Amino acid sequence: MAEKDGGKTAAVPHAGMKHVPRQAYRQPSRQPSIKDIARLARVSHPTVSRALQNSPLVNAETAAKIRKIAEDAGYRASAVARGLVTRHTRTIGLVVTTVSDPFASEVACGIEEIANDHLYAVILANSHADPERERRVVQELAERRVDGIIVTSSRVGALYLPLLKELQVPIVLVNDQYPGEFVHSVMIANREGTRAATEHLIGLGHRRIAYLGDRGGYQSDAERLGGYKEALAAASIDFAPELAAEGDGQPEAAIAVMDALLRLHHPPTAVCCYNDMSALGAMRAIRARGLRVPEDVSVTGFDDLFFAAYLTPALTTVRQPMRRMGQMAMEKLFKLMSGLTSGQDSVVQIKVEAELIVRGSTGKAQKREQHDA
Amino acid sequence: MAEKDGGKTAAVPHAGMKHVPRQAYRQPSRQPSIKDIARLARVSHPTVSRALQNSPLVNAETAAKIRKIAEDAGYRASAVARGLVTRHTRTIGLVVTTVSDPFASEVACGIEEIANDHLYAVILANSHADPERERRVVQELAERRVDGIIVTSSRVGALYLPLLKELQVPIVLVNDQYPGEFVHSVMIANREGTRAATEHLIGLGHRRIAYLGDRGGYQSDAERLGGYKEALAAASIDFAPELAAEGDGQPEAAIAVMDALLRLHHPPTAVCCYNDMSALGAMRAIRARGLRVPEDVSVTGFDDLFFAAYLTPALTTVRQPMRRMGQMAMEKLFKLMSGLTSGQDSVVQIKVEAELIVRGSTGKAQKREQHDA
DNA sequence: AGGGCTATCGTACACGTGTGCATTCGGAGC
DNA sequence: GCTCCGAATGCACACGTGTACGATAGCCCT
Repeated sequence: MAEKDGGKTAAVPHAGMKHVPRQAYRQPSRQPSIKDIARLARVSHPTVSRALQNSPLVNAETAAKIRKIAEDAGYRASAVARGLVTRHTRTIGLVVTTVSDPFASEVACGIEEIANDHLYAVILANSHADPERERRVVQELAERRVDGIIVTSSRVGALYLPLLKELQVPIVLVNDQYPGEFVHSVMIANREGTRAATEHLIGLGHRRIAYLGDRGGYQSDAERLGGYKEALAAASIDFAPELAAEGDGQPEAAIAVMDALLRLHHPPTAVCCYNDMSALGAMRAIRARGLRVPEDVSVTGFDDLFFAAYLTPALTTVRQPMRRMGQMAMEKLFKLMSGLTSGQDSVVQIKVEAELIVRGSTGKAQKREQHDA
Repeated sequence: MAEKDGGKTAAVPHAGMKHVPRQAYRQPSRQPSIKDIARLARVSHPTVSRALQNSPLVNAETAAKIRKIAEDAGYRASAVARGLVTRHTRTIGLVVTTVSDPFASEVACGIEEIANDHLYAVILANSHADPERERRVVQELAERRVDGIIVTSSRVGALYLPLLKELQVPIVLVNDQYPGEFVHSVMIANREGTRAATEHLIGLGHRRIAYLGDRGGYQSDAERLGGYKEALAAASIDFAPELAAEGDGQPEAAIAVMDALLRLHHPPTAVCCYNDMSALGAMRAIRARGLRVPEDVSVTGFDDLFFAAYLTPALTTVRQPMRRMGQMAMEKLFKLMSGLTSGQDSVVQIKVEAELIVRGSTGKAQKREQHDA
């Protein structure tokens, strides 16, 4: 019924119906389009479009009728078609080294939360810390016409300077600001964080304090090492190069590195780790040599991942509000996407405060070690 | 130059150029389209389209020339426009409770890996274990015309039966198969897993063994509890209802629940936890009461999250190959998307073997406890 | 009565790409 | 020389939605 009458009264765009029985038997149950709804409602498709957008240009009753029909037909607007004409997809790209990294997944969670509130979708892309792959996934995101991109913990921050111009897409970096550049970023106060951790250790009487870093070449590692050195200098403790070792940010590598540190003629009584994952390995290596945490060696981490509070002893660490940082990055990206794209008016780099959380993995230095230094 | 000549020789679709100075000054540096390349190469845009697809229909030299020009112009095909005409977006939706959950992020990692290999993008959506929100994000994914959907650890598996028909999109569930239905899924052998863990505890002489579950209402919890009971029955140990407690799969709740178990007149000497996160809390509660793991109470987990091996003592647990399960789910989804959508020919439910990993958190039952039972 | 305004709706595009079909051209075969 | 065929290319659509503009009808005002 609706079909027959509709065909008569509604608009018939392909007026020159020559011979083709087009759509006579279309593929089984295609998703209904705006035109299908228009036919059912005996109006033109622009009217349907407007009705579904709650435009004041359509009669209220007509709009209600159309919405009812669309509802019944199970109509779902195609974001693809809409994106084509509106030139924005309500989609952002998120590039992480790997989501299985707890830090990245927490940040991702914060990002997704805010994005979802604004009906934006998040496309997830892992770079696996491979610059080549990172470049590829960003190109891929560009093809998909994402409205913005967030990158966390990239080693190739410099990559984004040219890309920013080429892609014409706002980009926000998390924990990877490229020094002195105008790329927007959200980052933790690395220097202040490890400085606080190191000062805490010094306050407990430690003098031989090691730094267990990440050889990945991240800027955050350089900054955290810097904070460590600052604290030493402030306490007039000489920086001992043999106490600055490098892992890869994962527990396994940290075990080997920590073990080597403990084998030194003059081993450290405390270790300040680049992150919690490294601290995990460090604690294990300490115990493997029959030593105790914190009685023999104190340990600090960085991040305050969820498990830090549940270790025995619980880990003293520098907290990063990871989820909040994700939210902030997303909020910043929204501002950039809202048109004030120049960014000259808004803060380019947001520095988030780091908070030292003292738990059980740090304790007073043994007396013999104290007068030893 | 190119502009003038191009305008003359190339196709001019808007032949009826009346008065509008359309595109005279278009918005600053729009992304070049296939038509822009066509103008530059003095060919029609279909030829450009074919050339970029390496179609044999275009002359090799012409194709090479076109590709060169496209390259130089920084041309990037619009996946949006392509998706509109080809009716598939090379995009899949991934619904998780939250990515910050280590289990989910590992699975996501496996999924992304395989998807990326096939140049598919993954849209991430968190349901936060809220059925209403879950329903909403799935609708959202449908609007975006994803080619497939993967859902992990949903409590509302039943939701997907009608949705499957309504959305016309293949769906794969991970660890949430709905019993007796034809929804495709990848799941771990829950029953066999906890059964092995419980048998291990029994083998160590334990008789008072608690089960610390998840009241979330997941099917996996029911199955794991079932495995636990099976093992007890096989050893002729009566199931004690007061030893079956329920947390929420997170450490914090597990602390309270474990504490209550230890306060029982007849406390357990071992606890079989629903997952590693619960085990984390359980171990903490045990220590908080001045007891030791495993000397006083043995603990087992489920999942084998990355930190399990780094706890002290290291956690005995049932390993789930999480990343592999993500890969399998994605591979299955690819099969479904390849057209053999009926699924009658392929295995509907894939059951992955669980492996017991024995570490330090489980030990022999104390003698007094042994003859106590 | 006529003009103008408003509310409402339809027409004609546009977005960027893919593809069936027609067209052109050159060469081969008779 | 004509036909036939294949290679190469252009034309005309289609995908589903949004929007500027024009058209119509009803109303008010002079």
